[in-house]
Amino acid sequence: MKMMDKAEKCLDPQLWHACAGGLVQIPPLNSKVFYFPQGHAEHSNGPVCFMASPNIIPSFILCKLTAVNYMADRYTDEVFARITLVPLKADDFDPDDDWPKMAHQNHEKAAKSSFAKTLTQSDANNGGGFSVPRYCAETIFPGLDYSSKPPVQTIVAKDVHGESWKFRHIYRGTPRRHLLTTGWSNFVNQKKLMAGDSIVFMRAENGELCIGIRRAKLGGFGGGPEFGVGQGLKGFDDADGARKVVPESVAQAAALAAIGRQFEVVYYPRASAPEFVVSAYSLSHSMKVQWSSGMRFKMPFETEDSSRISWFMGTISLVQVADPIRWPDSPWRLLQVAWDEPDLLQNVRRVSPWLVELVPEIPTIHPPLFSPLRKKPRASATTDFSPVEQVQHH
Amino acid sequence: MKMMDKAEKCLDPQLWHACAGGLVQIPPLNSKVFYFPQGHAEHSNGPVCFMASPNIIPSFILCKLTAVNYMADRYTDEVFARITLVPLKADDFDPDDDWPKMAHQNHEKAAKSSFAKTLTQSDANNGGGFSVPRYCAETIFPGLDYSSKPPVQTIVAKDVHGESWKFRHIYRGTPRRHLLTTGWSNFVNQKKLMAGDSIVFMRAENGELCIGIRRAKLGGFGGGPEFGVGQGLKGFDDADGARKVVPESVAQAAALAAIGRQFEVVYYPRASAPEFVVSAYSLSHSMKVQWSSGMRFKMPFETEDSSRISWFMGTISLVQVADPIRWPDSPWRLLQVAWDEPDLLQNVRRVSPWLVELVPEIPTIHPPLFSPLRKKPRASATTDFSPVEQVQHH
DNA sequence: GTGTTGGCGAGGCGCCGACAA
DNA sequence: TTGTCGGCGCCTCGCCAACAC
Repeated sequence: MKMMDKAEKCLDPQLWHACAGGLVQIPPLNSKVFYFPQGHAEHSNGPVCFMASPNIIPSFILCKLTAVNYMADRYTDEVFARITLVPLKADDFDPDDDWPKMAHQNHEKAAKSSFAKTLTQSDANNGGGFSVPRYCAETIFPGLDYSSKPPVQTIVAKDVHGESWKFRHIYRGTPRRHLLTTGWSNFVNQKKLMAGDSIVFMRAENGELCIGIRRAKLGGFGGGPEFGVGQGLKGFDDADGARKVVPESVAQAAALAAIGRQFEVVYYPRASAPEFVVSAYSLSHSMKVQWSSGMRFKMPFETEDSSRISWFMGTISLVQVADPIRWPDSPWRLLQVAWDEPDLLQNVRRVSPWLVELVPEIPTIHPPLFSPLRKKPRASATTDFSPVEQVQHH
Repeated sequence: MKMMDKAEKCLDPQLWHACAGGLVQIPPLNSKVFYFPQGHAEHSNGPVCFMASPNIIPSFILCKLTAVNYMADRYTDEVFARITLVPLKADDFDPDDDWPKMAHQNHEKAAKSSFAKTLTQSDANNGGGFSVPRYCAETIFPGLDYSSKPPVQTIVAKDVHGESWKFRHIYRGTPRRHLLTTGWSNFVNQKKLMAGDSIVFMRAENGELCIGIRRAKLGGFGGGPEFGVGQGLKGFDDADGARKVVPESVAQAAALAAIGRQFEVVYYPRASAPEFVVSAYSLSHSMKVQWSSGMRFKMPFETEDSSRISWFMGTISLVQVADPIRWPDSPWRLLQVAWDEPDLLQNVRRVSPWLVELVPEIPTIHPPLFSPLRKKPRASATTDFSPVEQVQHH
């Protein structure tokens, strides 16, 4: 095994994006990015020992993104990316460079040919059945012969590891509805699914049906440095979550980056921790703004069913370096913010400039006439960063 | 969680030793040891990137062993030790120091009050029962009231995490035998036990019954650098084994050791990889020998049931540094050897001097009149190092 | 003394339509 | 349209003595 780890199979990028969520974008191959050791450390599960003494690790390092492996955790099916970066000289970047084209294809394709559903109690606990929303059955699943009574078929779906799962798909009951019966319970048990987790069905370009998992976010790891830590992944031993990004690998990546050697990082898009590999264009663009307190901004998030993108609104309360001791020149989490709906993101006090978008400064009305969201969204207490997803109840 | 990792509960050292096997000894607290980055790297699951350039990491580093945490993997129950080391100056060790006293207590106590059995097919697969060897039932288990018919009791055993498991212990059948029925099947499933794995029952000093696990060795990780790699842990996804000691933590330990700062290592005694933290006395003692080809030696191993220690015999074929490029002055695996029974340890070509014991040179007789072992032992194809254990069939 | 087998009993898993939101 | 519930059939899990070595 060990030696083979590097040879782990890559995932269909489309399925990867369907599982990661609509707001997750990996910068294109060979594009320029900034690597933030500070953010990498937040992505890890414990205190990082940056050994260099005196500290010679810059707060951000310009790199070329030379490779991306789209992968999935063997236990939890959670998607992650292994990204290879080659440090560049700081003056290799021209802030006026164009935004790199392309990419976003897998992204959009994934959104169109996939469907996500959050498991109900009945889906997860009771007699082993899964209630298939009509839209999913009719647009994602293979066509069902409605002339037989009852209409039944066996559907086969491949998970993120390429393993096939069989389900009996039946259309029955009064009123009629689509159900997965035989096979579903086994899947729930094997994958240790719980009510609140989501599953993603996707039709791949070759016509195969795929099935992915989005674990419910119960905090995840990588909470802001000042806000304590998450609770681990429900249904799995905490140790599992804890091993995802070990502090030593952050220290090694930072050390290699600092001396200009190629290095690799692992990024879990659904870990509620912000991306620490940031498109150079996006960063430099955001730093052209003269950030100051009082500015109004919005931050995108995705609704649970991936059907639309909504926005959190807020006001900048303070522009201040997050860690003046170690990274005095870092834009990481530069903005201290106040949210319009503070109960939803109470753990998020600071965000990085490139995550938000300025909005025209309209004098606030108290109380506001319109909530920016039609339904009052509920976010888990530890939801942290963009992209975030709303936990929405039906 | 994350932050709490360091606070993981420690194990009863006696149970730890019962699970680790009779030949595993951790050097005493505050004793002097040598740390081998080379051996640490073998203990890891992938290629280690020792960053220092040029390479300033010595092949072995004198340290004081300042702390040991006896621990167990949350998933597999496999025992491991987290050892804290503080580098010393090389001249802080006097080769004529006495062998440190004490220790070995947990060791011997564990051997006396514990019993190990390798699971048969029937124990692991069939109708949920476990056949308890009479000796185990009579000396380790609580006393059974034989006057009732049938004699039954509920026994409670704590696993390495302190979790209690209940079993129905019954004495029945013709001929009479001790069995564990209700509760056993659940235990097998939860712990993912398979035929070939061993369980250890131990009576702790406070009278509590404990139950530990020794997974069957199907190679494990850390095979010799030149002999390919193991197959991972049966019944668990390979990723689990692969995460035990990540290369980055080896790199970090070696880097800290090289600059004289305290560091921690994790050691899995049952990983079929040799100890890389070696008692300084033991090492210096072994290096007083003028090793040369042709010398006869023996290496201890433990029989599967832990009841006795046996020896592998062999002849030194060559005395040669294992890695002349990186560690030209290292005694690690200095001895290239030929075994008397080469089929048993065919993967072990090189051993370190402190693992073996010279034996008086008796002219070899071909064919030998006596096998050094009464029964011909069978060892797994990838059994690697001392201490090793013999897979013995009843 | 203990590993393996087949019998057989009971309990829980999983399929179902009836509701209701 | 779809989440939840109670009913109930079946099948697998697990207890057991009979054998075998």
